[in-house]
Amino acid sequence: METAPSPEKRKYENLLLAALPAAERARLDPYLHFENMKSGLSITTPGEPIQNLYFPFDAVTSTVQEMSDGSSIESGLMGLEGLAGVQVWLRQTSTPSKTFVQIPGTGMRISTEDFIREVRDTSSPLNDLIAAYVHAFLVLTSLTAACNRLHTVDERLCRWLAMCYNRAGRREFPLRHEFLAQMLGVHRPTVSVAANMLQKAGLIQYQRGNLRILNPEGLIDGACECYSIMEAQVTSIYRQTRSEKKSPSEFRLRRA
Amino acid sequence: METAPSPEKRKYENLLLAALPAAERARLDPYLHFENMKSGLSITTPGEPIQNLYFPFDAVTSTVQEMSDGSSIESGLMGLEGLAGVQVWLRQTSTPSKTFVQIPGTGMRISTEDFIREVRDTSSPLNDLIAAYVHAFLVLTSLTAACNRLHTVDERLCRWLAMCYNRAGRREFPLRHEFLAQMLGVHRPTVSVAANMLQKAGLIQYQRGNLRILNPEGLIDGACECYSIMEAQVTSIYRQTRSEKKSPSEFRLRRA
DNA sequence: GTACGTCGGTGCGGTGCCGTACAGAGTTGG
DNA sequence: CCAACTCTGTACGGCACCGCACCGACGTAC
Repeated sequence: METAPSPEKRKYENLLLAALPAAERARLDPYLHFENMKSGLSITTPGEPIQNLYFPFDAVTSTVQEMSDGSSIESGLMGLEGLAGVQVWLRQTSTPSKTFVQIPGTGMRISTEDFIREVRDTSSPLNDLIAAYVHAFLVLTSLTAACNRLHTVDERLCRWLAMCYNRAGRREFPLRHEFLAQMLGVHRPTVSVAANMLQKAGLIQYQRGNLRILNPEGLIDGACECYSIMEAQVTSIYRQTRSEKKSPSEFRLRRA
Repeated sequence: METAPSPEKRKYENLLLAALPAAERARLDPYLHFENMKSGLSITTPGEPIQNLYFPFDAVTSTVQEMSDGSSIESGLMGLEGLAGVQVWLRQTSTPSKTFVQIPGTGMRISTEDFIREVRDTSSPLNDLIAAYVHAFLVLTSLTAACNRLHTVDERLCRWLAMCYNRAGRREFPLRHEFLAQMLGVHRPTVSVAANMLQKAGLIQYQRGNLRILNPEGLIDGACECYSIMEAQVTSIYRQTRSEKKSPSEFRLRRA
């Protein structure tokens, strides 16, 4: 199997940025600002203009759909493999979905104006990478649509935790059942039962809002097939560039 | 309310193409081939290269996710408001999802090579429109992810039929319960019960694989809120261009 | 300490859909 | 006109999750 990367190495990497030629990365450097992405930081809000885009390092962001009756559910999540705020790249100033930081961490921020001027409306090689990522995100969202209907809460919980672990690059992060329920589109007690099962099986460990992943492989085993397809799609973006440059595939994928 | 467009007028229109300046539309004309899009025509197949893109007129296409156990579910549908095969625009040669013609009709075909050379890799104004449509399709797919989990089969059936009606531009088209079940991600008998309810309520009429929509407003009333958000997103693409050119908004939207 | 708020575990009746089976109604072909 | 097939309606036990309620464990403030 692959060896897990050291946390220090992972901490300051975004796969899109890492796949850029050094010269282009240097050109964009003045517009990229290192940021501590705190939990709950809003990236897109329905009806409001998108102010910044984010290249996450070890932060994880979620796109959720909220219904008028208060129920909500996640339709996509992204981390180091992507760019939060791709709607700007698609020539939009706002979007009806909500996107925010789910698991706190670090990342690079670029303002909408800088992004449009220096990336979107130029011939930056980053555009090709973003196009591929938008496609991967569309695939991920499509599969989420299927997964939400066809698979059980237990399977989806395993998939979700495994994918978060891959993106956060660490075993422990803050996470409440209430919050998980909103992501999975189920009620809180349903999550409690499912999470408790995983805890008893020795896969995870809970303690008042803090989750610790004990056995990532076990989670993958418990997840539905969607896990493999989603993660394979993401890694395929970076497969072409791997031979050209240093391997950026510290992105973990198991059982693909 | 709005008056329904005459079928003849609707029959040869795709909103993306209609929104183009006349000169650009004329420039692309040699590459666009009128086609009778028959039921089941495959547009994207997992693992295989995408050969053609389609601008539907009154045909409706579906993107579905298929699981290894044989179950399947739709993650997005598109018709006259979009372009089937946008993955090519996103620099992909293939995609893991399956896209095919759901309701037969007409449309314009363009080969992948022609599209890349004459649209994607040029500064055609069509690129801006497609970007906006890709965003709308992403929003639609995201909402489908939520809808599939949070809403009942009855609500989703109403939404689906109403959206198909908007795109097909006619009241009658071939449709079997078996097929609807695959779209909604439920079992066939579940669809039979739900469809029978709508029939008894006088909203639709079934006859051995042929569906006739009797009361579109009734379907919209029975649909979940997702209907309005999805359709509003699509019409918003064409709102900007409406003042500039002739109104292409024969796309029906009610209760938005 | 006591009081309070937050978070997680559990129980239980209700319901929506599953999974499967079967019957009837229409359609096609000899 | 009968046989075979396709499509739709219906029935029923089972299960996953809902919806709600309650309790206990832990953390924090005073």
